[in-house]
Amino acid sequence: MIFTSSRFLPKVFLMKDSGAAESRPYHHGDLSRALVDAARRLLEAEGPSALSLRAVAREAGVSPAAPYHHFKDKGELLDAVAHQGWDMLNAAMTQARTQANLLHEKMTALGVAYVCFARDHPSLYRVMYDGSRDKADLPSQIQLADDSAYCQVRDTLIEAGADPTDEVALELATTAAWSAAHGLAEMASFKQFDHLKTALGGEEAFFRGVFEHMKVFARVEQA
Amino acid sequence: MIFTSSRFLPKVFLMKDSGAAESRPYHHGDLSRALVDAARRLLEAEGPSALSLRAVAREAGVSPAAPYHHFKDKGELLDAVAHQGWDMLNAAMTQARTQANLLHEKMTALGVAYVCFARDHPSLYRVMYDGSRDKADLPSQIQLADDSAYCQVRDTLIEAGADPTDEVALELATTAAWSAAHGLAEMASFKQFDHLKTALGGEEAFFRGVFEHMKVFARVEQA
DNA sequence: TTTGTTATTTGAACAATGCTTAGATAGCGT
DNA sequence: ACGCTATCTAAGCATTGTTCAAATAACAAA
Repeated sequence: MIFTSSRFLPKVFLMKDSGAAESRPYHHGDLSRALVDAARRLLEAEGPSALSLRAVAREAGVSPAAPYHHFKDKGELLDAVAHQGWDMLNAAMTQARTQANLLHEKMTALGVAYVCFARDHPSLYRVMYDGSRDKADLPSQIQLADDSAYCQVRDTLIEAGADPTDEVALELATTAAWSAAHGLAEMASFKQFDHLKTALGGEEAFFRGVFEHMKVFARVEQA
Repeated sequence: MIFTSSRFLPKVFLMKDSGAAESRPYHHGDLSRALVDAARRLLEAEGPSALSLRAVAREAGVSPAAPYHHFKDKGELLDAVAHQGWDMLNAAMTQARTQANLLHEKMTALGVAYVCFARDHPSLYRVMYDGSRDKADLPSQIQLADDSAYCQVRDTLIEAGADPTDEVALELATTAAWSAAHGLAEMASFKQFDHLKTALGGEEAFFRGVFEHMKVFARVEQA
């Protein structure tokens, strides 16, 4: 086994850039994953507009046609990237829920965590929704998984006193919370709000302030 | 003037498709406008993904290079399209505000009108925000014009009892309303809400229901 | 009417993209 | 050692955004 010729080892074990000696079953070894990683890297470095299939292939060190053996088309690659994003969002929301301890602020804390995630991963957040919107279909992780962000919100609402038996009201409330958070997430990066952020002493204070004013749709007394 | 040869008339007056005899100063005559119209037409017929500069030029009947004498690049054309969109949205909000007469429902009525606009012009709505997001800058029409949708919302809040002197709170509340409406506008088209819409007897009832649950971020009593 | 200047439009070209196809190569079971 | 299949590459196609030189139309001045 000393003078092992390359003839008897997968080429991948001889590649200079391979790094860790993971299981590399085929030519490149887990190219799917490498492509998604490359896409994520490109996304953070250059933004969504630079995310072409060819650029991803280039970043992963393969030919432009290679990805087509792992993803039907560009959309499917982006779906895989988005999938990671939703997982990350679910995790962030779970953490936020356990950390917030004042009940009357738990919903706001969840909302702030959501908006912070979007702020910290703006390109990823965009890919997550672009893929869903084109199909008019949110990923199944959102509604099915027990630890999904959606369930975190719903369960928090129940904790805060919502009637668990009124299915419709509960879904409406969860949708309201989700819409509010998503809306603010998309608005928050506009320059127009810079002065409000400084006036309130920070971005998160601004987020909190906006959430606390969501009651504007409540009924008011007739004049 | 009877046997006027084409030599003495701008070609545009002889074009079969010219239709109304407007002022047609140059070769094509107001190609800027024609291009924006063509883009709007394409947008409604084929959706945002079909909106290429070349397709717009094709639709307008000019060469692929022609638009570049009226718009710096594709983005500037889309900005012009978005501009029309914001004008339409402002108009829709103005109308909604005058039509709603029950004070305690005015904010909800405004929100529903906003979401209905997004539902009725989904591609246009997308172009409106895509252009803004890339520049992190909402169009000036939103904040500066006196009849802007933003001002409609802010003034309605004052009507409903908001303190006009507390500038920060007023802006926070307006932002909250806007974020909620935008968020719902983007969520409303997901299949996942179909059963809620039918359960509530219609799309607009669903919108109203969501807005009325925006109070979920209000403080609750500690357990 | 002629002339010259400028605004507008075209045609051809370039690089980049998503995707397909045919062919090469590597891995693996027999 | 053989063959099958998964994987990858090379080359090509149609389309896109954009630029540039050349053609044309409008218009103002002579």
